Amino acid sequence: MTRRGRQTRTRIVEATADLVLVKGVRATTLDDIRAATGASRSQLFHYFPGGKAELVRVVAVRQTERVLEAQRLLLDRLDTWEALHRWRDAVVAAQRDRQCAGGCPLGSLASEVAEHDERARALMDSAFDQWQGLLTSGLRAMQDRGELRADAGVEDLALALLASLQGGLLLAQTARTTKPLEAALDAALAHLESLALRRPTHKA
Amino acid sequence: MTRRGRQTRTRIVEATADLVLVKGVRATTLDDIRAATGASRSQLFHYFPGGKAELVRVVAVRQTERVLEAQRLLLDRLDTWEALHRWRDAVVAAQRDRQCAGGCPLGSLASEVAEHDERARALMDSAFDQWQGLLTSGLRAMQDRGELRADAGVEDLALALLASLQGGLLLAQTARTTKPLEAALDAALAHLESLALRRPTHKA
DNA sequence: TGCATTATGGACTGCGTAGTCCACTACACC
DNA sequence: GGTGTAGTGGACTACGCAGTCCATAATGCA
Repeated sequence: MTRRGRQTRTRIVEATADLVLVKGVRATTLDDIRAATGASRSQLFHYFPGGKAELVRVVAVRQTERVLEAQRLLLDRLDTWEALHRWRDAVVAAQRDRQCAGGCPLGSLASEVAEHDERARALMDSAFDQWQGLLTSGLRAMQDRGELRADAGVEDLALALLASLQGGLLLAQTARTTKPLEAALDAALAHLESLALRRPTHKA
Repeated sequence: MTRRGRQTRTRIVEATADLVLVKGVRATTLDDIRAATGASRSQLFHYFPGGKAELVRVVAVRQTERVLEAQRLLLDRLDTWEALHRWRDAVVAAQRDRQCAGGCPLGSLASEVAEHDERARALMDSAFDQWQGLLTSGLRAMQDRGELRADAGVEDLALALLASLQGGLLLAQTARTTKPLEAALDAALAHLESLALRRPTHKA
């Protein structure tokens, strides 16, 4: 594959990721992608011989990279209670900016794909697994520094935190308010803080 | 509408609800419904002049009734810690029985419909609202009996619990394991118990 | 420069699916 | 028992969309 080919392929993947983010997998047609990229029909099948299904799987991987990258920025040095609360605020603000449309980029994708494409489902499973890992290592860092009880199961806590986020986003998407998201994250963080060794200092 | 008409209409709604539960909205075609009910094409449009979209909305209402009814049975007398844990176990068991396929009947529906049909979105919003109300009144009963701190915001707690459930189910559906669901619910219940006045007696 | 390989354009096909139409049947009510 | 309204059957239409094909253009390489 030549330089130009790689560029075209990349352009297709990025544009499709954007479209899927906004419209969902089902509602994103090959014609939409054509319109957004200027690519022709045959190019789509040239670069993704498996057709739309293959393209969707590549987009799933790309979308995972995007989200984890953004999370990494937010979660970098996630080893303080302040950082956790900043993360909470950032997630809520991001959802508000989108007018609560679309839910979680990965969650919506997973939900749309899980029962329909086994390979894509596995990719989303891996995506959540990596996300959980990101959260886990942050909590473990806090544990190592003595801010979290040593007997706290950080992996399960990270999983629960991720679930609260996903559920909160789904309810927020449905209600078109960030309120459920805030309630979910606040409860999850409160639970974490109840496992703190020293009481968090930044709160009342 | 005569007795026979009502029967046919009911048959269509019930069968479609079953199909949507298993296959999702998108994958359920009018031909599927025809096959499942023996109804003819024109009957579908006779009873639901708005076509598939209208039928889906009626099914959303029906599905909400079904879930809330089942929840009511599980949550009846949800005023003890034991009842909460029985509820947790029942939800996990139900998901395991389904091989973790399909997520939450209401959550999946909401996710599939929220960005595509405003009226259906509003129905699902109302569904979650009712569900939250069910959980809230249980928690409030516990509060009234002095088992939960009086300053606990039961409505937010109920919302957070619902979010944990939804997120846990989504992750379980994606991972094909009940583990995320268990982690999510256990963390949510642990948080509630940290707000108990007297320590729950049924646990260690 | 010439040949092979890769990239691109766009017409064409086929299919699944929602929705329409009209003829026919059964039932309720007078 | 006749008449009208509700119920039923199924062929037919329209259309959006995935996927195929082949011709042409650009690019890399010797």
